[in-house]
Amino acid sequence: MTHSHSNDCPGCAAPDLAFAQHDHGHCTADALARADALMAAKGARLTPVRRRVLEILLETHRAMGAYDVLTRLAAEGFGNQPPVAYRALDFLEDHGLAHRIRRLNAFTACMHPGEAHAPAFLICSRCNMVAEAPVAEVITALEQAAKNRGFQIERSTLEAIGLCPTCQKAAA
Amino acid sequence: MTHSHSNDCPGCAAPDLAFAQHDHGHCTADALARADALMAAKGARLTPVRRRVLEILLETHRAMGAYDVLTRLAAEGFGNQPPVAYRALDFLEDHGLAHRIRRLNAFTACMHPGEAHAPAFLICSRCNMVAEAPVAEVITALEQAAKNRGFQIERSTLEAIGLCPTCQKAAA
DNA sequence: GTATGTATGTAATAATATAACATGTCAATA
DNA sequence: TATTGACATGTTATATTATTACATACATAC
Repeated sequence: MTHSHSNDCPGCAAPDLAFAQHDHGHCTADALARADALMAAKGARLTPVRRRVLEILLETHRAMGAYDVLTRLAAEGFGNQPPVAYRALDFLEDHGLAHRIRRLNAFTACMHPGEAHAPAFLICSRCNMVAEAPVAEVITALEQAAKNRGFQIERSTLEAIGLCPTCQKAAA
Repeated sequence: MTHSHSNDCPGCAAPDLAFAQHDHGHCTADALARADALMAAKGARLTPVRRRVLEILLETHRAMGAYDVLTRLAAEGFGNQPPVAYRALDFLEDHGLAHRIRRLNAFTACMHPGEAHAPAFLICSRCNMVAEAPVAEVITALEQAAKNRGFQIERSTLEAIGLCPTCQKAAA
């Protein structure tokens, strides 16, 4: 899927690079528009709760726990029991609009929904920013390594902890 | 670290290949012996609880939850509160004798303690077996990809879900 | 407008993990 | 050998994350 706006938006030029300075409002609006289009195309329903959860995740490039999301939802008049959040988050994950970060027991909006992608997540241990890096070749290599021992991968999770560029400077 | 017994033990020839048939008693005894040696060399104390937890993990190539381990410990007269299990598991992980499998919220014994290694975990979705595959090149590639965007990786987690050789046959 | 599938709300509880503090063990050494 | 200090274990309590089960509401197709 391609989108039509100008190419000088850092968020869209490098949507996987949460660390870069970018027009986040644009980055958010764009992701939402693409989500709407994708769901319409699939015939899946991006209902109010689901859409709102996606918006909440899109507010930041940090990962959010299900209960943080739930608190926000409850404050806005949606249900206030855990399944309300988990169901919406699961839906978003199933449809490629969000990712679960296992290391953090948390969730983050997908930065390029609709594109086939095999992301790794780069998690800054200092500022908690999460960036989604496209690492198709890395995953292919992993699949090959598995295949060599007869194991067939269905889905893989790559998550790395470290320091983002900004925090590296701050640490020095 | 190298060890001296004969080379015809599949478990030792391919310690990362939990799926292969092997003399598991040997595989276990060997891992324990290496753990003892390593801890002695480091001056770290492989106390009774810790050693017992390692033995328990070594009984199987599946991952075990902290509470499963705890149940076993309690039955053997150790403390029966969660910290007893978590502390031992954390110790083993810190010293490279066990790994945490985030996808499963569970733990598994390290199959080649003492060797510098950057493993990926291959988790069979059907039989729950967990194999530790050495994928140094894959991790190097991941680190390089991160570095290209200015991110410096400290530790990375690679976990893959799929079907082990046996379960592929069973499914066919 | 009724039936059917899907989505949401709610209550209850399960599963995983940690904080805080008390007690015990062990080895070095005054 | 008595003392100390560091580390390890035990225990209580609680926090955090996630699911099961069931009731209600909503949307769509017929």
